[in-house]
Amino acid sequence: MSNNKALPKRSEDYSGWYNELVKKADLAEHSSIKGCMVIKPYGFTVWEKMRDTLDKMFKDTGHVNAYFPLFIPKSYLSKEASHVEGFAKECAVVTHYRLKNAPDGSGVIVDPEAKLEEELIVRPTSETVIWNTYRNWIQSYRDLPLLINQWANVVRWEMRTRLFLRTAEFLWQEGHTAHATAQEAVEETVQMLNVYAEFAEKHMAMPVIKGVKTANERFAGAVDTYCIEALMQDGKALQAGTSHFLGQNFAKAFDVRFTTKEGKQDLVWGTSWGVSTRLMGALIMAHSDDDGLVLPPNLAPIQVVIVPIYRSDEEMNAVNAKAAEIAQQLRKASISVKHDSRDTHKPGFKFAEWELKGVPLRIAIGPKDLENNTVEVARRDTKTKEIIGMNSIYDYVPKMLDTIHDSIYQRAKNFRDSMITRVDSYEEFKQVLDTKGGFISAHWDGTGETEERIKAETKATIRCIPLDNPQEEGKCILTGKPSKERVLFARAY
RNA sequence: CGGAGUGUAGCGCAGCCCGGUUAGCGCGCCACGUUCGGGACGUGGAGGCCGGAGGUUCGAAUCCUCUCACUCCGACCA
Repeated sequence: MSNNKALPKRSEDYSGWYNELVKKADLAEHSSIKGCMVIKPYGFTVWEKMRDTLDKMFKDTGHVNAYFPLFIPKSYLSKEASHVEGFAKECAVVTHYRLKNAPDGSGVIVDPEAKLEEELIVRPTSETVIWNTYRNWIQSYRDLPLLINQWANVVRWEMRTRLFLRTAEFLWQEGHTAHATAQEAVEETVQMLNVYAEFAEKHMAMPVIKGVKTANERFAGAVDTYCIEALMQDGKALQAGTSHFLGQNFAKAFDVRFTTKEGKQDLVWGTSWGVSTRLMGALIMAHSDDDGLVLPPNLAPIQVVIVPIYRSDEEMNAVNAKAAEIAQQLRKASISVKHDSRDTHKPGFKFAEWELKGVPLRIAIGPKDLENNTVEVARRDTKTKEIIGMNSIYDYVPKMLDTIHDSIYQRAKNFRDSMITRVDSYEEFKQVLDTKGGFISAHWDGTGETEERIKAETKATIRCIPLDNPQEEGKCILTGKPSKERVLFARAY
């Protein structure tokens, strides 16, 4: 850990606060490789919890896991025209398969003899390699639907990266499903969007808006892109997950056909959906404060930390014995507990460290508590403390963890709701964007040109057209042309 | 790819303009003692090819040339 004890203040240097927090809370750090991060054990544990929870949700909705190759032949990528166009600018390309000693002894060089016949792309996403495989797996309507997910790493050679939010290599899951009908594929797309939204709200305690992307913001190769959009504390939006209805685009590109019940040949309908380690960034920014991380109980590697307080060895032994007993009892209730019995750090140091790392609940036990049969319980989210009877811990802790979840969710939701502003003129739009930020609900004439112009002039993009959007007559804030509904604009990560 | 920075101890930095004993400081680390209910203190100690290569010079962390890397701000994007 670095020496500066305090983080930058969010109000003074939001992005400095974020970067320092990620590093100081031991979540991740920059590696020596440009744009790539090392996810440290504490951060990886959070990701594992996300992964395990999502994995179960996928399986509960009928999906199975599989694994497809890291390398994609260049020719595959170019089969779907808009897909390759979308990803071409950020591909890592493998051109050779061997190194050799440099003739001048200066080290190793790429062996020019070992040039690949066809270059391999390090996958930026796996639609192409997967649909190429699906061609062989699907012959009949009886083979459908095919509901497959993979957990993988992907590479997108971004010009500019940020820990968790945008790294050159990232971890994610990508679901790829194949269906006999368009309707079924759309239902799958929406179902998975709902899975993501449920995960965000129930596990990350992060409210999200479900919506559809405009044509400009659509995934390369999709017919429709659905998304969940979250709002960060600095008023910028973050796309937290996407679910795509691919139509028959990839089936067409890879010639994936099936025989229908009626004996006719038809192209398969597809979906794909994904969330990535970017969710870690969302999680960090959704709840944390100037003292450090605030983790939702469902994803916290440590839900309860017990800090013993003592002076003499006798006190230490007595207090630690009690702490160990409490830890054991709580673990029986499936609560993840850390009994911080390190004799090398003082309580105050431990308090600060576990706050920085976002542990939702802290129990402190000292000689006074042993005497009074009490413990001190402190909430990370509100920084409030109370003294409770030793015997009520086992009721108290699980309930309080639920309370903390609800409380941070509600706080985030209140903030998010307060940051949705309705505007009816372009002037007002620009003013809100610069002074307040957040989502702006405004009328738009539905054209890509208008969207582009607004983006060029204000850096705001249409985050989504909310799913349950009320229909309402109005005029486009830029062109004044008629509009049937409001859409959500924001500056985004 | 444009702009701005930074590479000196594990981390954060000073020193560089104006070349000159043994390269400093804070944190961290190690030892011992006192401490321990909100980031303890004292004493002692360990730790450096000053990003790399070349040059100028009696002498380079410092000046010159070249290079490599990373960070931040833009354009691009999950």
